[in-house]
Amino acid sequence: MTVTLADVAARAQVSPATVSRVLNGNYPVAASTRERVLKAVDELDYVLNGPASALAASTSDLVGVLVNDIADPFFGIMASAVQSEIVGPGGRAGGERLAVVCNTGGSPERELTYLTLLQRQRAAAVVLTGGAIEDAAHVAAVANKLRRLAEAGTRVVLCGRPPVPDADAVALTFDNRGGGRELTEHLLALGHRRIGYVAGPEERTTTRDRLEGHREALAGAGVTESDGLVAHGPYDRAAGYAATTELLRKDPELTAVVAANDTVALGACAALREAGLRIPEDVSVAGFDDLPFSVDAVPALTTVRLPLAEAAARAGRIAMGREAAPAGGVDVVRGELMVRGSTGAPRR
Amino acid sequence: MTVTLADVAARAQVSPATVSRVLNGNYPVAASTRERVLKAVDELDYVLNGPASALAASTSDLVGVLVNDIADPFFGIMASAVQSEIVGPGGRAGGERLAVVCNTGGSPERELTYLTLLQRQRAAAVVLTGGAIEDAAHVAAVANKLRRLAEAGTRVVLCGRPPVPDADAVALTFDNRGGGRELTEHLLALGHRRIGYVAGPEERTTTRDRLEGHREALAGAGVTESDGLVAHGPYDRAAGYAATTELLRKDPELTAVVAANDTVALGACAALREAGLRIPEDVSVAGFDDLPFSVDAVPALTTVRLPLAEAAARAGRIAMGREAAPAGGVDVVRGELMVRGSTGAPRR
DNA sequence: TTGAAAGCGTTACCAA
DNA sequence: TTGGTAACGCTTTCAA
Repeated sequence: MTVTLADVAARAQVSPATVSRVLNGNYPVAASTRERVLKAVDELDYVLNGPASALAASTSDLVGVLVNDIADPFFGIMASAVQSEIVGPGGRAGGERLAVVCNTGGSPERELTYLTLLQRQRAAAVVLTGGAIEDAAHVAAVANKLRRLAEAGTRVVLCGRPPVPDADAVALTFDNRGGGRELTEHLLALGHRRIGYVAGPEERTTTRDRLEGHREALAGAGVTESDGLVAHGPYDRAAGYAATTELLRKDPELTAVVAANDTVALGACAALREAGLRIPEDVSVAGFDDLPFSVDAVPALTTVRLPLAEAAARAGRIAMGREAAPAGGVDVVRGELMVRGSTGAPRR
Repeated sequence: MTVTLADVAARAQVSPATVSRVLNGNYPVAASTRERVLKAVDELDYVLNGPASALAASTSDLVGVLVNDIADPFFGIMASAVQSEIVGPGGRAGGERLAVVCNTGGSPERELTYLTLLQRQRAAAVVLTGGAIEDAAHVAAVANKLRRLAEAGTRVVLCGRPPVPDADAVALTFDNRGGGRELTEHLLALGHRRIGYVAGPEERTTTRDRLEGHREALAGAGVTESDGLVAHGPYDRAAGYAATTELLRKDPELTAVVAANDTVALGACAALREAGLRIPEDVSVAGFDDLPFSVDAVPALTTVRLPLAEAAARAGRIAMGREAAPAGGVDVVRGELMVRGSTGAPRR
């Protein structure tokens, strides 16, 4: 029925072992033999059996990429960058690895389920992206899973996610706190005092870190007018809309809104517009992250640009063993404040 | 070292066969035995070996999802919807299937490579999304691959992609031509005559179909002022920007721009703004697709809303065998014209 | 309802 | 440089 390696061997008049060696290119094979084998492969239209190969070699061509929300371009960019790094030369059998993008939806259970699934597949590497849940039990469970994965030979890389203690994982983390501080400091320098903050979901590291930066900036400037002007919600557009509406109710006089990420910022803008406020004439909006479309949505946006793609690409290279892990297993990636033309001082 | 099914069997004092049956839940096993086995699984922290399992059963838990650009939310939405349908009850061993999201980047070679990789993995199903390349050789190659996949027991579903002849694949296709026609008819009805068209990449089915609809509408209304006002480019923001700049050069008087998808529309808007034109006061913009953020980016946008998520979810269910295939193997999914408040007649 | 055992298609070790 | 051949860990007939 289906063509097997033995069929190829027979046709090429060599042993199965030789065919395997040709296909994997990891042992010396005479040029003439190789030719013959490849010809047979071609003629029979042979495709290697991945599971059999993975079983025998006890490792697979799969690389898992965990994302919180695949419909959010933030994670799309990261997944894309990781993927572009894991293909190409250096893999087994054809040099191709398959990225398995797993959508956790921000759910701790699904996160663990996917890690188990990847463990089951004997994945070559796993890249976890984005902020982590701060629940102690879950953190311990994840650490445990990652440890087992690493024990089984799976490389583990965290990208934009805090290090996991004792888990033999490499981490590239974003300087969320520093970015949050810069963003608010910028607004304060422009003269804003009533600044609403649309935070992400609670119990999320990114949420907490960015918010801490914001509060740090306010405290540093001795500004108290913005106290309490914080609303939490998921990292999606609807939440940004709802939170901003709530903030406007709390303080109709606010002159600026900081959004914990760009997707949320879009919802915030919609809410402001609907309230009859203009951006940035009436209210300035500042955001976080690196979505290519945010500049179209809000030409006046001030953002902290996170080098998502670059970081994710590095994560991919590290996962593939092509780049050295950072010293101490952790590297902090800094963002860059991007001030667009029209963001200015409060005008009302 | 690693725990195997035999270890579990030993601990539960049953045969490996029984453990397998418990885990797969596809054979009758006495309740007490099952208990004992599950207890052993738990105690040993056993995780099934996917490759071994796939080898023995000659099928895997993997479902491939091919997308043109994972950083484009269009595909993010589809991937997310497919994924949400393939997990849950009905799978093997724990009822979980793993989605493998493959980013082809619109490249025909990568598309074939990924199909081969999925074939190698003995994927349970493959879902191809988005427009297809119209090169005859490539179409034939894909058809051939899909045939082989189907022969090997892989379910093949096309979503938003034209049917492939003789390939034993089920197709859900969007009515791109009808949508394109409606969009332009709407603008014509408002009085627009000089309408620029920002098309997608050439040799792409979606590009051609949508453009055909546009031309049909123009021809139907006997409008010739827009002839030649078409610019091609990739489905990304930069291309939309470049194409619109070019169209403005060709006809500085145009009063409306139709963009072949939303991502492109964002670039078009940026170009218009930069040219000092207001939307929709000076130029109306119409788009295609269903990106949740487009409404924030361009509150005045008129679009044909494609039911992406719904269609993709259906594709997922069909791939899982939970929903019947459409009659004849093909179903046409219609879009819906969404006219936002402020899109109006030409004002210049 | 359970067990024994024959594969499943590769890989990798040991010889030649 | 090549061949022979045990694993690899599970599924699934066939018997009991």
